[in-house]
Amino acid sequence: MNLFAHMRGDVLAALDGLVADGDLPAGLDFGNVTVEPPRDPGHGDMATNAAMVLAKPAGLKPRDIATALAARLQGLDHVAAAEVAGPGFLNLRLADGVWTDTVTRILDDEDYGRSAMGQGARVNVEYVSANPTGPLHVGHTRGAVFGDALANLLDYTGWAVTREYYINDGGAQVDVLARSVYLRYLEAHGQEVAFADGTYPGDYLKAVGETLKDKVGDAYLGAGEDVWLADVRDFATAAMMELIREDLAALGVRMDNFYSEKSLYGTGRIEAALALLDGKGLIYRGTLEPPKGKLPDDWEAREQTLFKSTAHGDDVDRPVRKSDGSWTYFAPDIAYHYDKIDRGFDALIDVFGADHGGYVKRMKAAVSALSDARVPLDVKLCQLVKLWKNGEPFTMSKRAGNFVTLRDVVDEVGPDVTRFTMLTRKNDAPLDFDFARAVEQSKDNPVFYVQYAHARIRSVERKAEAQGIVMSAPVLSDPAEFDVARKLAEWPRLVEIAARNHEPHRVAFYLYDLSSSFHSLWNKGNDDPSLRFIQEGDADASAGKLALPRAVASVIASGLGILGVTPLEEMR
RNA sequence: GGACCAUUAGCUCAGCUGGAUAGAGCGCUGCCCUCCGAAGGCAGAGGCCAGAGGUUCGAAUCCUCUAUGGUCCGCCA
Repeated sequence: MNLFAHMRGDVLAALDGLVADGDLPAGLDFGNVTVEPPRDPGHGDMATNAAMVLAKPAGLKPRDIATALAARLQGLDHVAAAEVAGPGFLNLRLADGVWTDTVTRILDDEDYGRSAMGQGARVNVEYVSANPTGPLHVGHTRGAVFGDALANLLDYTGWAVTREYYINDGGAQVDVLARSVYLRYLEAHGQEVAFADGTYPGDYLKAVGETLKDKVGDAYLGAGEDVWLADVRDFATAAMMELIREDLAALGVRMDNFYSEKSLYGTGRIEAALALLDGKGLIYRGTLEPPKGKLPDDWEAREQTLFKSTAHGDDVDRPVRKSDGSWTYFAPDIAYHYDKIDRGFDALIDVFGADHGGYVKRMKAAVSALSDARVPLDVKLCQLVKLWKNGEPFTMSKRAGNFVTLRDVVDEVGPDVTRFTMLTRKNDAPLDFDFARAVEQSKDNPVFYVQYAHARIRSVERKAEAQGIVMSAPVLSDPAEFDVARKLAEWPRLVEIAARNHEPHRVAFYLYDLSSSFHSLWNKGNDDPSLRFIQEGDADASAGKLALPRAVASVIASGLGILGVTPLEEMR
């Protein structure tokens, strides 16, 4: 139950009452009326802008509306005060019992914060989708963490979520992979090999070459590509996907579905998707204008088969067939998204890396065209991750084969720290990931700070248990205790905002805030022993004090659950 | 030449479908442990929200232009 949504209902009911009594004209649109926490807590617990947004359409002064509204709201049991302020804000202070009840509700309902907002609608979240040519690197890691947390968040808010990975196993890069593995295969047979430009020299293919040798013996030695390429491609792709699954597992990411690009070829599905677009008059033969500015050296105008993506918001039309008649990468991608639509998803989300920014508009155009604008596609771009260690930047170079992998990061700091840290920035901002900072035990490190709060609470609970104290209904009295309870009351609202905007980082920041409130209360206990959760020699008083920290731990655990992070029982 | 993203305190960043005196951490200055874990907490200093116009009761937030930085830009995926 979202306390703010509840109060908004009260406000709307009061407005209806004003209309019924003729204090407000009928037919007003209340859609813009909000109930929010005021920026300054001194203004109260909640504030509504109702009087200001209605003043103009009602032809009345904001303060007059606010005053009339205040009179009605003051009659409610759970409203302690309603004051008109500023240009026409109505500040509401809630009765103490509201906050106590909030704590009670959290204790009674471990799903406190869960929302039915999604109404069971089906959403497909596609993320990672790295080429099956090697282990995942840090860039993929961010996408994996983001996509997974977003999927969790949507699940938490009532969506039916499918987590999906699109395997790019249909293009030229898997041929390159196959040739690279073939070289390792030759190497396994004792031959000297040289890795030319355009092959993958990474060590991770050595084992694959060995395994290939074990499987086929010397059958491919001295043979041409026509003999081995197709088989080695399948073999190598399967091996890479196995590697990638293990990488994802190390990070705690589990996909519901792996969807193969190759499965689209030779089945008529690409043709079907493009035929659908053709039927809408969106496919044509044509020649694109050369790009403005500096031209590629080998530019020459060629006729291609184009998708009229400009009809759905793109800047230029996009080729779906190369000049030699084969598909571009875009064509199977269109078919893939058509397949998602066909599977009945109500909404699609793609999580891409920053280097795919130029791809967003055409993908949205395709989905819009294919679904007649019925199915929304949101594309979330994760900006680059910059790694730091000992004050020096780490560099990545996939070509050289010495890039920093997901495993490097997870092995260094663990999956929990990796996940939380990567969610301490919004997806469209670049992220500095400092290995030293990530494992530092100080409030400078948000992971630690939140975990510390949880561990402190668990420490208290262990102590209470040892003393035979059993938690009872919450007893709140000090302002610092109410501050924490207010923060807890914001959780359901925060979750809905984060989910609506597809921004899981908001959860991480909220947990930091909540932890801050908690640490603050804890420290007040240093000066004022009556605020400690365990009251020495007074089991009854302790019992009533233990409810609040339990509620905090519960919400922290829920939030960390969304982020995919395990709450700690104690700090080492 | 174009597209997308960013620009908020000395540094790193939050900021809710537009709300009141713009927040946090680090750093800086001072405080708080005979006390459930001080791995914390409290207080102070520090801002033309890149700039200029516009929209309106009201703009860090929406629109336009400019500047700076990042990512990308036919037959690569």
